[in-house]
Amino acid sequence: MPRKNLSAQQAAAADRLLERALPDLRQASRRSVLRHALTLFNENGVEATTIDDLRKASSQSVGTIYHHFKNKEGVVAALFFVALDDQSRAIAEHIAGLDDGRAVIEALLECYTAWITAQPECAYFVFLARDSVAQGPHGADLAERLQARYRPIDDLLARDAQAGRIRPLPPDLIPSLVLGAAEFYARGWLAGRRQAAPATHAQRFATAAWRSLTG
Amino acid sequence: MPRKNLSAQQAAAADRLLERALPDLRQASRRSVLRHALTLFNENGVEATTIDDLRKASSQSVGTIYHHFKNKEGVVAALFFVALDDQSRAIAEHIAGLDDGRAVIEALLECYTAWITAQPECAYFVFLARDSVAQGPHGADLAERLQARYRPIDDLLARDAQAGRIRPLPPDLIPSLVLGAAEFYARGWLAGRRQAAPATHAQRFATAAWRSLTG
Amino acid sequence: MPRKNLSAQQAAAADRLLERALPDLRQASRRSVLRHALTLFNENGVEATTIDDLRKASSQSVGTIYHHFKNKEGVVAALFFVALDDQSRAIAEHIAGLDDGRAVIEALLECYTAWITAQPECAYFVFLARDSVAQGPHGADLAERLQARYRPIDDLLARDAQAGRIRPLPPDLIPSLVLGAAEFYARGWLAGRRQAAPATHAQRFATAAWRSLTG
Amino acid sequence: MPRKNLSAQQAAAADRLLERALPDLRQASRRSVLRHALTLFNENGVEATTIDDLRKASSQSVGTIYHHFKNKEGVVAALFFVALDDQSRAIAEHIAGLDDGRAVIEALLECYTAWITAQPECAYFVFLARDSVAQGPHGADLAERLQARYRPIDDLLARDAQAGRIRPLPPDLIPSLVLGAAEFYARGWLAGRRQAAPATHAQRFATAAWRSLTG
DNA sequence: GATGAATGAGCATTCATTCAT
DNA sequence: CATGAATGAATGCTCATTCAT
Repeated sequence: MPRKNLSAQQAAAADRLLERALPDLRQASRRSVLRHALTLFNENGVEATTIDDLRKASSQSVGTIYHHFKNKEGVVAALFFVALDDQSRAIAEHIAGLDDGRAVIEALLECYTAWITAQPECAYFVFLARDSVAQGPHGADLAERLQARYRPIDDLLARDAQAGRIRPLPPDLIPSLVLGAAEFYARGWLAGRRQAAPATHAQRFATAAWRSLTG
Repeated sequence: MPRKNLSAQQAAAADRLLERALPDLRQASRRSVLRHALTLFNENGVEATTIDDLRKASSQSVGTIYHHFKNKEGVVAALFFVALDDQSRAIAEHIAGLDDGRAVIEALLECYTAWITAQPECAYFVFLARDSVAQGPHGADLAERLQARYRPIDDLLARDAQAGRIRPLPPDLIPSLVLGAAEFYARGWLAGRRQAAPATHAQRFATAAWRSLTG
Repeated sequence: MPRKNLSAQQAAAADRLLERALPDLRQASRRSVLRHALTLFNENGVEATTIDDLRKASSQSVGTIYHHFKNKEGVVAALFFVALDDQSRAIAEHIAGLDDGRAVIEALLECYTAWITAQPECAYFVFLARDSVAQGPHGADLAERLQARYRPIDDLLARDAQAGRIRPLPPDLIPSLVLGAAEFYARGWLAGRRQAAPATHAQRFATAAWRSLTG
Repeated sequence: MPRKNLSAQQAAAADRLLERALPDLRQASRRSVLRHALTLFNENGVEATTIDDLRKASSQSVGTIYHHFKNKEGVVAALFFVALDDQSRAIAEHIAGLDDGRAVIEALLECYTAWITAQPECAYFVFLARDSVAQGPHGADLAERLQARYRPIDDLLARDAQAGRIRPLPPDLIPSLVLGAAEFYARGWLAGRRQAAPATHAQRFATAAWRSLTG
C-alpha cells in the first residue's frame, strides 16, 4: 500500500479524478463509495475490506452500494476501470499527433510516470486489482482496452522496426523493454521502497528504453 | 495464476524444489502441505484458500497444519521463503566468482529467467505473496534477505560506476534498469499473456539492460 | 409444482380464468401481476419468489404492485381467492338443481377433477397456498367460503343419512370419504407422479366414494 | 401447523422417536437440533425458521449445526427421513406376515392412523416438507423409499386383483382409494379442523377403502 | 505428537417496504 | 396515480482457530 499518510495534494488528486469521471450530481453517492473504496482497498486489501467498511466510510446504505455496483466485485471493477481509463486518456492526449518512435516513447514514459506520481492511490490500486479483474468477468474488456491504448504506439514502433531505426526484436518483447524499468521503479516507490517520485526519472527511463531498443 | 495445465515437468519442478528444501523424511507432512498450498494459493488466491482446502488437498489434519505452521499466515510465509531462498541460492551460485559488471548482469538475467521458467508455480507465488509478506511480521526479514542477495551485484556495479564503465545514475534506479524488463515480461508470461518462456529471451534482456546502463 | 412444460392449452386456461375474474381493462396491470405470480409461485415457491421477480415478470413497477396488493401476502391472497372462487363457481354450476345424493357426488367429483385437469396451475397453487392463507388474516374468510361451497352438498347427504340411504357416519368423516381419493390422486398428478389426468378417473372416484358411503 | 399446545404426551412421543433413531450419546447435539427444528418448522414454517432460531432453541452453536447437517436444507432432509423411516418401520412391522388383501389394508390403515395420532408433530412435518424434499437433492431417495415401503402391499393387492377378489382398476388409482380418505382426514386433524383423532376412525377408513376396491 | 469436533464472530448479500418526485 | 432509488434489518453460511481426547 502507498504510504498511509498521503499528502493532502495527492488525496485531492483522486477526488478530482473521480469528479472528472463521474461529474453527474446524481452520481454523488456512487462517487463517494468509490472514493472511500480506493483508500480502504489500498490500505487493507480488497479481501480484507468489508462492505460494511465501505458503508461506514462512504455514509451510504448497504442497499445503495448493491444498487449501484451489484456486488463487491462490481465496486472493484468500477474503480479499476475509472482509474485505468483516466490513465489511458492521459496517455492518449500526450501521444496524440506524435509521429516519431523516440518522441512517442519519451511522451509515453513522461506521461506514465507523471500520472503515477500524481495519482499514487489510483496507480497502487491498478497494480493491486489488475490480476483479479483480468480473471473476473471483465477480463476480456480489460484486455481489449489495453490493446486499444497501446495500438498507436505499437504501430509506430513496428514502422520503426521495419525501417531499421530500431533493432529487430520479437514484438512480445517491446512493451517489456519500454515500460519494464519504469513499472519496476513505480512499484517500488508505491510500496515505499523508493524515495524519489517516478516522474523525477522520466527522462532517464525514456533514454534507457530507447537505448535498449536501438543500442 | 499460471496456466492451470502446467506440464508434468513443471509440476515436478516444484516437487523437487520442496524436497531439496525439506529433505527430512519427518518433514513429509510439512512438505505435502506446502506443495498443495502452492497450487491452491496460485489457482484461487491466498485469501480464498481455506485451511480446510489445505487439509483436504494435503491429506493432513487441521491440527497438524497448525502444529507445523502456527497459522495460515505461517503457511504463506514458509512457502514464500522456501521459494525465495531457492531463487537466491540459484543466483548466488551463478554469480559466484564473477568479477565483471557485464558478466554479472548476464549471469543474473540468465539465472533469473531460467529459474522463473523452471519454477513457474513458485515464481508466480513469489509475485503473488510478496507484498503481503512484506507487510506482515516477516517484512524486515524479507528486506534483509533481498539486500543480501543483491549486495555482491550492487557492489560490483558501484565499482563500475565509479570507474566510469557505466553511466552515473541514482543507485535506486539501477535495479529497475537491470531487472525491470525481465520482470515485466515474466509477469506477463506467468499470467498467460506471453507465449515464449522468459529464458528464451535471457540474452536479449541482458543486452538491453547493459545498454540502458551504458548507452 | 406442476410439470414445468405446461401445454399451451393449459397455460391459456389460467389466462382465461383471470380474464373472467378481472375483466376490467383497468385491471390489466393487476391481472398481469397475478398471472406471472401464479407461475413464479408454483415454480419457485411463494417465499422464494421476490417482489422484484414479480416486477420483472409482469413489467410493472414495484410501486404499482404495492398499490394494487398492499404487500406480498396480498398478492398471494388475491391469487388464491381468484382461483378458489373460480373452482367454487364451477362446482355451484354443476350441482345446481340436483336433488339426489348420488347424483350430487357424481357431479361434484366430475366437476372437481375436471377443474383441476383444466386448471393445473391454479389447482397446484390452491394446494400450495392453502395452509398459509388459512393461518393469515384471511383465514376466517377462507373457512367461511369453503363452508358455503359445501353446504348444499352437506345438507343433501345429511338428508340421505337420515333417510338411511347412506350409512350413519360421523359428519366429520364424510368429506374425507367423498373427496379424499380424488384429492390424493390430484396431488400426485400435479406433482408429476401420476400420468393420467384426474378427469380420466372421475367416474371411478364417484363410484368408489358412493360405495364407501353406502357399501 | 398442529395445535400449538401439544399434550406433554405427544411432545414426549417425538422425543422417543428421535432417541430411537439416534441412540448414540455422541449424537445428542444432532438430536437436540432435530428435536427443536421439528417444533420450529411446524410452528413457523421452514422458510420462516432461521438457523439462529435453531441455534438458540437447541443450545448448540451455528458451527455445530453446519458441521452436522451441511446446511438448512440438510436439517430439513435429516428430520424428514427420520420421521418417514419411523413411519415406514411401523408399517412394515404391522403388515409383516400378513397374506390377505383385506387384512393388509386394515393393518395399514390402523397403523397409519395410529402413527399420525401418536406422532402428530412428525406427521405434520412430513406433509409440510414432502414436496420440497421431493424436489431437492434427495428426491430420488425419497421416491425409492416410498416404493420400497408400499411394494409388499402393492404385490398383495395385485394378486387379489388377478384373482378377481378386488375389481380391476388402474394400478395408479389403488393408493388413492386406499389412503386418500385417511390422509384427507389426517391433514384436517393436524390442521385443527377435525376433533377426533385419526386413529378413532381407523376401522371406518379400512372398511371404506375395502368397499371402494371391491364394491 | 496428532486429531477433528466444536466454536462464534464476522461476512456478503437479499428483499420487503417506503416515500420523494 | 405511477415510479424506482434508497433503506437497513435480517439471513444463511464460512472459516481461522482452539482444545479435549
